[in-house]
Amino acid sequence: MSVRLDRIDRKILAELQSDAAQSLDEIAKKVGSSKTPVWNRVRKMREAGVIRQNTVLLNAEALGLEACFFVLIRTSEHEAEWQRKFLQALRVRPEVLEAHRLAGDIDYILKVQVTNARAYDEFYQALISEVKIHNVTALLSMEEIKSTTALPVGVD
Amino acid sequence: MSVRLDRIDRKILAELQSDAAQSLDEIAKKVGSSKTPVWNRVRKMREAGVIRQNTVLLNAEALGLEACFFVLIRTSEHEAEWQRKFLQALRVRPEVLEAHRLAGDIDYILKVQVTNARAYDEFYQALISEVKIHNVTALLSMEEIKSTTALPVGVD
DNA sequence: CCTGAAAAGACGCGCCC
DNA sequence: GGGCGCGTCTTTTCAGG
Repeated sequence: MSVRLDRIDRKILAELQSDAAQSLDEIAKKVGSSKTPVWNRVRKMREAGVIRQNTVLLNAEALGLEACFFVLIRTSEHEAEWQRKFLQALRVRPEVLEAHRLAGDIDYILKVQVTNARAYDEFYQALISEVKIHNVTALLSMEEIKSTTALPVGVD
Repeated sequence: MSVRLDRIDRKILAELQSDAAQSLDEIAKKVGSSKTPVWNRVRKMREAGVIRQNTVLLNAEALGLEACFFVLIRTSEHEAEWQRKFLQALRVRPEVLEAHRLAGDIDYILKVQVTNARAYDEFYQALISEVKIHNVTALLSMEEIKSTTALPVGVD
């Protein structure tokens, strides 16, 4: 599963991350190659799971999702059954964009995107009614300084 | 800039978010329409900025990016010049995937994706040498429970 | 606003170097 | 490994209902 990626592979990934709609010919020209080799590399990287998904990034405000919260969660429960229920609750809710289990005294962090503070409160009430949570801190984003899905591929 | 999106628009967005590589015909069939109208809707939503970007999601581990940190930052500086430098430093660094200015006693949160803890420490040292920061807490992700770029479009 | 067809173009693949 | 070229499918445009 671990693939060796050379400089050209990484350039291709950088191009795809910045605009996945451009044609193979355009990418080929930019990375200094031509269509066939680029196509073969892309196919291999898809098969190897390096490229996971083609998607589209939407404007949250245009969809009325004006509030973004980071939620820090501490729990006293650490049993398997509790965790299963908790994870399931997160996965099911589309407003939860990210959820990570953490090392340290905070157990989980969530990123939650909703229409407004009221919608967040509804989410919060629903969550704590489903699973027991010891302590919750919500951090409200005032300004998105930076937001990218582009991972550093190690080429400039 | 505020666009009205009907049920079909939202279904199209949901489809594009889940797989932007599928053809117009496929999307048309799934949303119960046909090629041309779907294409016109997509074009309008692109022009209106609802659809911001076509991109590709990569596997961070395949790129050797095995460590993800959330960084909570408190600062005592609140002058324009300090902020300008700070924001610039974040924007320039590709390992910073997200940066938000917050309401409350924590001023900023970052999401930082790096190869390992040492790489995080290098990032951290570089950052605090560039701008004065009062207090930093790094939360290390042990497990990505959920990670999606798909915003809830309000259709199931 | 949708249908249908037709032009322009990109993809995917085999074959050659 | 890279380059060429062709058949096929998709995207894009545009007529007309």
